[in-house]
Parts: sequence; C-alpha cells; structure tokens
Amino acid sequence: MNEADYKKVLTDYIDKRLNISEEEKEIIASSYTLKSFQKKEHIFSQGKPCSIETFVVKGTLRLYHVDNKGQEHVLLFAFPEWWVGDMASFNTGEPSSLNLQVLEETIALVIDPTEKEVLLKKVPKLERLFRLMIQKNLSVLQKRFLLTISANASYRYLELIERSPGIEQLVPQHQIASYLGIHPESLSRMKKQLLK
Amino acid sequence: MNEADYKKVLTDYIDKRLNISEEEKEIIASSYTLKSFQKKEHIFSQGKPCSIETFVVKGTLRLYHVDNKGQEHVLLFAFPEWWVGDMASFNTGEPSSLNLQVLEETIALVIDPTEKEVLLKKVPKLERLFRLMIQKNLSVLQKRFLLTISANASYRYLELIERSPGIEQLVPQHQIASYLGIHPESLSRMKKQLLK
DNA sequence: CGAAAATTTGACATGACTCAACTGGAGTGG
DNA sequence: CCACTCCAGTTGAGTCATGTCAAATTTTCG
Repeated sequence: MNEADYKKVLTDYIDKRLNISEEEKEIIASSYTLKSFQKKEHIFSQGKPCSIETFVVKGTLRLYHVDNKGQEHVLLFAFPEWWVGDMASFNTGEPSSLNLQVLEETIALVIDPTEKEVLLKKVPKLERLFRLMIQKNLSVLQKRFLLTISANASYRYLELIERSPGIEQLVPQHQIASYLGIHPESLSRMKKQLLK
Repeated sequence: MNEADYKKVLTDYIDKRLNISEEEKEIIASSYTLKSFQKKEHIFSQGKPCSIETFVVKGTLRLYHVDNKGQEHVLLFAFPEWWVGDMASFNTGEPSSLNLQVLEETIALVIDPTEKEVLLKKVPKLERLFRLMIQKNLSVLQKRFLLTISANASYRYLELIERSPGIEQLVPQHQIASYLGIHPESLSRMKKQLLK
C-alpha cells in the first residue's frame, strides 16, 4: 500500500459516516500526515502537551497514565480505524496526563491542533464527525466506568475477552491487568481460579 | 424570573463560548422548552429511550445507573449551566441505561432529538459547542476513572469535597457513597477514621 | 407524634494488594 | 550452542480496604 491508499482508508471511513465530495476528500487527505511508528515507541507522553491526534490505519497502541505512585493504568488499546489522542491537552495545550505507546508496528495519519482548526474551517461538516466520535468514546468510557465500580475483577476480565477476543495474543498479560485496574499477580491468580 | 429570563441564561452561556447573532439567539431560545421538575421526580429512566437533553438553569440533579444486582451508581451530580442526558440513547434511540432524578426543585431547558437535529441544521455552529461540551465531559470522566482505579476511597472522598465544597449539604451521604463507588456503611466508617 | 429512611456500629468475610521468592522463556554474547 | 541475563508470569504468606448482614440509633417528614 502507498500513501494514497492509506489516506483512502481515512476518507472512506469518513465518507461512510458523512457523505463527502471528492474535493472534500482531497482537502482531508492533504491535511493529514502519514507516519509510521516502531514497536515500543512513544507517540506522545505525559507531562508534555499532546499536539497530535492520530487515526490508526494499521497496528496496535496503548494509551495509559502513570499515577503518582508510579503505577501504570491502561485507558485503552487502540486498533485500526480508531482515533487516539489526549483531547484535553490537544485542545488547550496543557500538559498531557497520558502516554501513547506502540505495541505493534503502526501506521497512522496524524494532525496537529492548528492544522485541525484549518481543516475544520474548510470542511465544517467534520465538526459533526468529531462530535459523533467523541460521543461514542464517552459512551464507551461511561460503560466501562460503571462496570469497573459495579463488577469484580474476574467479571471484568471475562467481559474483556468476550468483547475483544484475541486480545490476549496481542497484548502482554500485565498490560491486561493494568487495563482491568488490578495487579498482574491478581490477574494470574484469578485466571487459575477461573480454570475450574 | 420569567421564561425569557431563563432562556437568556442559555443564550448567554452559548454566546460566551461561540459568539452568536441575535437572530441565532432567537432560534435557539425557541427550540428549547422550559420545564420545571419536582424533587424526587425522574426526568428519564433506565430501560426506556431517553428523548431528552437538558440544560439545567436552576436546581440539582443526579444521573445514576442501577446494575443487575440492584445497586445504584451515581455517575454525576448536575448543577446550573450543566448539560445532562444520555447521549447514547438520545442519539440512537436505544434504551437508556441511566436515570436522571431531581434532588432539588429544578428548572431546565429541554430538547428532543428531532428538534435538536433541526436546530443544528439551522445553526450549524452549535455542532462545535456540543463537541466542546462533550469533550469536556469526556476529559472529566477520564480523570475520574483514573482516580477511581488508582486511589482508595478516602482519597477520592477528600478529592470530591475539595472539588465540590458544600456537596455534603446538598446531597445525602448514601448518594455520595454511591458516587464514590463504595457502600454507605464504608463511607460512614471512613469519615469517622478521617476525624483523627 | 409516629413511621420510614438515613446513618452508625458491630462482627465477620473476602477480594485484591504487597513483598518476596521462584519458574520459565526469549534474546544476547561468548 | 551453551551460559547468562532479563523480563513476564506464577506462587506463597500475610495484610488491609471494603463488602456483607444484622441490629441499634438518629434524622426526616408527613
């Protein structure tokens, strides 16, 4: 696949949701920059402003936070056709509280806040796309939050592997523990328990 | 205050963030319906589609979910100048998983999905307002989620009363416990501990 | 005033954490 | 190709925060 093919993934994605003209497709395609990232690389990090919003074309990422005790907490794993960034930081310029790390070699389309403003001016319909996207993210997080405070860790674990089958092949176990909000030792013990 | 005054609260709120014309203010004001709600009343409930998005002008509300064990979990308390609804349900028509209940007599401006679509067609800039609003909500929830899985209940309690001083006068203690994700007995004991 | 609801207290159970030791596999360099 | 290291995962023992259930007390409100 070449650059144009990768950008077509994005414009197709948008077209499916919004119906955009050929001209708009070109504006969009030229507003985003194609980047590839190596395994373990950090695309942005906690403490610095996040001036990148990415649309994942290929690969796997994790978005996580390190708390003041030094514990990592995975907010999400990202896959192709996902938008990932730290919106709060991206929009305000304040330091990010999140880290975005590559788990599997990734190809993504990226944009910075200034370019995004320009793009939104040129193609205002995209406001709607981004609204719907964030709305989706919010519903998902809401659901996860409620699950986290209402169900125990084994229930959350089973829910995760049902919702994302194959995740255990893609992501090391201690990161799954971190996603579930528990320690690796606890997840290990829990899995043993579940085998009965 | 009369109806026009209440609607002015909304148009002022929007004007502060977007700069809208007098004409647009009128369109907005006429798209929303003024409603008042009594203490304990449910504005929408779990299991039924939520066809209401509210802008609180006066009063206090709580948005909560009841899980399959019958436990209530408070997602948020809402105060004047907040938007409250169940976006997932509002936009798709699927049954809501949330309940919105009045804690203190409330006056709010409400809109249904069809009216909102019409309004957004007439005043497309509002797409941006709603995007920013949801974005804010998402950042807040993200932060809360991370706090919930990284800090213990007493830390979360202290954070809450610092962030919302006076909340203990407005909201019964068992609902604060529910907001914190713990049981009322635990909160009671915790507070006793903290007095040292 | 009296009933119902909210809060507190007690006794005990349990899920998850902590810290430390051990195991096993993947990769590296001699 | 082996020895070595490093990291992920497992296991063990003890602790702690919070849950559970039941009873006592206080507050709220009709």
